[in-house]
Amino acid sequence: MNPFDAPHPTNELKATAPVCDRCGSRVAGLCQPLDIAALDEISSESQQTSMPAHSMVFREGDPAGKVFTLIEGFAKLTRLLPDGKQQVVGFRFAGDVIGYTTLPSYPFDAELLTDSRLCRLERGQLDGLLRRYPKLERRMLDLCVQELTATQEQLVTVGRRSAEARVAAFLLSLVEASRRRGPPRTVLEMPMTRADIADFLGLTLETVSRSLTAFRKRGWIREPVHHRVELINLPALSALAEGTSDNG
Amino acid sequence: MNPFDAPHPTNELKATAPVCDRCGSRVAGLCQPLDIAALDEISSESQQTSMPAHSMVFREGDPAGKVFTLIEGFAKLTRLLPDGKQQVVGFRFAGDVIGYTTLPSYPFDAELLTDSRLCRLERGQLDGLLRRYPKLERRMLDLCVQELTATQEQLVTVGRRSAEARVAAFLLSLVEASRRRGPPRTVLEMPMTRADIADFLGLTLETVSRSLTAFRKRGWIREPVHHRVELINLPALSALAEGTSDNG
DNA sequence: CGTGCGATTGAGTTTCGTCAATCGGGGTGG
DNA sequence: CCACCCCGATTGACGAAACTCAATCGCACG
Repeated sequence: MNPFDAPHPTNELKATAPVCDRCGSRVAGLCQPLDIAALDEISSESQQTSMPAHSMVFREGDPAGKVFTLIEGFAKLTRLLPDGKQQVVGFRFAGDVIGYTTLPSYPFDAELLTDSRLCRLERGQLDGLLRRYPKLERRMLDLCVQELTATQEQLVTVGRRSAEARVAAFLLSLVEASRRRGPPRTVLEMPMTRADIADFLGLTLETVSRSLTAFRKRGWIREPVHHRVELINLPALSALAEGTSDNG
Repeated sequence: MNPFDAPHPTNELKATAPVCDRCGSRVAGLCQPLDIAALDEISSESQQTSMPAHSMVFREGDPAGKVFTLIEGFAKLTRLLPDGKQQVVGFRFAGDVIGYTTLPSYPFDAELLTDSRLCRLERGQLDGLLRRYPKLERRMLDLCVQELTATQEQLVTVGRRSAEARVAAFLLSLVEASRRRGPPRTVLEMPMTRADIADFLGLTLETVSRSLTAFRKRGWIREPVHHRVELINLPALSALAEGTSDNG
């Protein structure tokens, strides 16, 4: 299977989204613009591995010698502050590329939130591929721009929104990430802890907990089981996320 | 003059930093990895323009048809929130590229803070150059990764630091930006208003003002004239920026 | 000299962080 | 199989940091 694309799709996914004809994967991954020869080359040079929840894919400061694609599972990317607190700079989902940078070392930790499958490619081999397949370099640039835009979006969320608005925006971003991976669902995987969410949103875990409790009491969300959330009233959450505290 | 690089350096700058032998510009710009032929091509396809302070280089949502390099001056990049507030996603300085994106439209406003000189290149022409000069595409990717890393840094600042720590971090980022443009100075241009700084840091303008006043009273900074700041006690500012509120 | 905008300063309020106690569920060991 | 334990989540009380509203200052510009 070609390693640089998204999780193995179920049959109904195949029917509803454009797939890479080589490996049946979704377009979110890296190999979407490549031809058969390039796919073969990537396949032969990369390795697939499974890793358990809570393992570190790499750490901030490690030499950036490998590039990963998350085939299945969830990951968080974090930076450590001098005082020991952490800032989550992003979450990653099946199909996302992790750890590609032009810097000599990774600028953040990557930790798995769930048991996951990953594909691993040597940075040197990727650079070779980039030289041989210009479309792939263009693809990397596209992914980088997307990520930059998303991070700027997150800056707006953290900088200008009230606590509840941030939590609402986070829930909506889960919907968006889920949509990238398949047909829209209202019940979503949410494998991150309250502390993870808080570190992502620039809040404390208590404030996140209170916000989610408030949403639950208003009937906007349900949490049928641990690490799973059902969004019942999307319009209300959207309205709250748009406004800064009182309204929209 | 080659358009895609930094401001015309004074003689002492030429002596202290690597320059593009074609146009005497600094490495911060785009053309650093290019050969003579490519430089000629870029020069012939781009135009230099001057624009007054407070003019909009482009607006969020405009079709992203042009790419700019700030030759001289200062700019802010902002996103508008639904409720009318703005978030400054970054400031740009002489030598920086503005407005390159693979998206169909610009994801933010770009407004000049001072009278500025810009070089303008059609997006289509840049894409052609990217195809003909692979090194240039690699350079774009490098710039994008740098910007992404800086934005993540900013996310940490906004998400986890106290008001004074954010303002201190902002002042230090001005030092860093100045260093990119020439030899280190302690008196820096700071053409942004308190409101601009506040919108960058996720604070109110009053809080920014109070923080700067506090720094002034402690003798850490001076503001000899409007829009200029002298950093007297860099270690103190650094220590404050590192810690989250009380210490380090 | 007057006007206007940006900056400063003050007073009161709100939101969110802090500290602390308790809950609850899943896993483990007796 | 059951009880205990541990970790994550919840809830409450309190305090502090930053926001809001408002008045004033001061410099640049007309």
